[in-house]
Amino acid sequence: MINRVVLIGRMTKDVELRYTQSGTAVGSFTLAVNRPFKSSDGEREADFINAVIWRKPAENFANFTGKGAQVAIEGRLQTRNYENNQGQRVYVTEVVVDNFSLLESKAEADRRREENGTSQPEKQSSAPVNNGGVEISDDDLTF
Amino acid sequence: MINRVVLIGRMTKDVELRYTQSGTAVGSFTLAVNRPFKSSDGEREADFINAVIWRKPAENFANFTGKGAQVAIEGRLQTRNYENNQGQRVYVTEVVVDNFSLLESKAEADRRREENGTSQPEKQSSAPVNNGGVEISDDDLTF
Amino acid sequence: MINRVVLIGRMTKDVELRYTQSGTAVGSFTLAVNRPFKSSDGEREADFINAVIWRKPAENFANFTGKGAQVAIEGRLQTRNYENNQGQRVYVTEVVVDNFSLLESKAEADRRREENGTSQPEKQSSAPVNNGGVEISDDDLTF
Amino acid sequence: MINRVVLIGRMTKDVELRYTQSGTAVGSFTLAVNRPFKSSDGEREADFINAVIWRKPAENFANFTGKGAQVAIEGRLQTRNYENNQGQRVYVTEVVVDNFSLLESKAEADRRREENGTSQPEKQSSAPVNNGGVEISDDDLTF
DNA sequence: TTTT
DNA sequence: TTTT
Repeated sequence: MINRVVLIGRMTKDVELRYTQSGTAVGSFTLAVNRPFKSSDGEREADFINAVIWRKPAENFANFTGKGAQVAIEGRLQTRNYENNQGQRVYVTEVVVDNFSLLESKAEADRRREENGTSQPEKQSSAPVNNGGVEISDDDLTF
Repeated sequence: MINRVVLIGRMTKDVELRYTQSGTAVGSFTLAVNRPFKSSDGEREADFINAVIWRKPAENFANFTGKGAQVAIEGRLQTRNYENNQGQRVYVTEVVVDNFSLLESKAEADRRREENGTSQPEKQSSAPVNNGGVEISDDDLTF
Repeated sequence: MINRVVLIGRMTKDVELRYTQSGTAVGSFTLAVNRPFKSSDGEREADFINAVIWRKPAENFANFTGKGAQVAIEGRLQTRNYENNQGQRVYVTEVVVDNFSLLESKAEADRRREENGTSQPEKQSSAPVNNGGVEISDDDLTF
Repeated sequence: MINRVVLIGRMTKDVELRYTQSGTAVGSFTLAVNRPFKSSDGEREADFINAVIWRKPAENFANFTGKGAQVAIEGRLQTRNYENNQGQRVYVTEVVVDNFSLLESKAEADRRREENGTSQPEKQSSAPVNNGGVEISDDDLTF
């Protein structure tokens, strides 16, 4: 079956890089993809697409991109679900990345933000990613 | 920004066709997209991608496809969120379809299922689509 | 860099399956992709896209599809050029396939054509593919 | 039928902007798309994809991009053929662009090249595009 | 729960 | 809360 996604957008944060018990790297991030059209009112004007990337490419990606940087990603759409704290089933649709292209380095993005005096240098967040409280198992190694 | 999705899969149900107050047609459906690889254990082997289609194409699509039929769709990824009954924010990622290709007609799919004696003829469900209890407004007319 | 193509079309012929000196399988074929719009006059209404597929998938593809069958292919665009008999440079753009989906088996396509009484059963062509008279070398193994 | 291409690459030249008899703008250009892998020897490491863009977007595209600039394009593959001066049929495969994203402005690309002292400022070429000596007619208005 |  |  054909299942293909191509996106260009900006990283909403640095990549959250984690490791499965068996040591496999997995990165999670969200891409803000601006819509081509202006919304009449105070409508949202970007889509926020979640993505994951596995293994060595995850580490490269995490090292060379970061918050605000423009990137292109390619992959397939994946759905999964888990039970949250309130015992409710949460459905997730995300891109499993199998190719990416850095259109701006982490350094460039940082420099650009600095010049614009827009925001303070982002310190690496230590907050855990919300993945539904489930340990990452190698069974999730779907790519 | 580039935002493109191409999928081939099977309709999990008939299209849910509805109309905004101003009379614009909008169809919702879910595509089961089989994964290329076998899962080790009892893992899921398909992704279930939600999609919407607007206006005249929505009516054509609803008329000529249906549960079990194989289709190809093309579009862009869109995210939105709403508050559910328990006051919790629900995040949705779906494909806004701008092109489709019927790889099997509704009739063919029905005939195939009949021959396989697999399931009883599907009566059109009258159950409302769960869209978070929100009326569809023309502001949602994003394509 | 991102370089991605997704096509659905029909095989104009059976796959031409060949082998490099070192025994690597390579299949060539052309897909007729119908255009969505009707042309005013006697204009062409399909695009004829050349494609190649390598190794084991080439053999599978050759075995399970054939002239007239509907297929979906995914891959990247590649350009190359060679000198023809008249000493002129010929430029070729083709898809290097890395994923495909059979939407109709060879048997189904044959049966459909038989029922339509459209054309005589196709005997496997033994005509060489025109690839500019150049031996296929392993250097062409670009995927 | 599905027919979709997404590419990121660099403009090999400025856009060649021309007009049909009836005044429709059409731009032609070639994108150099770098391959992800290194070739063993002196092999080519980029694909050179031809593309056309029509009407108002053609004029915007021509104005805001230029030689060396990085761009993303989206569209469909089209094939056509014409007879050249020596009476030989020439086959062309190109992308008909229906969406693009400028990843670098013409000014940025120029500045970058200047800083690198790589090449002299490019004067707008007045050389005709080789389209087989055929006048562009509105019948070519396929998008 | 967000990027420029 | 799913298709073949």
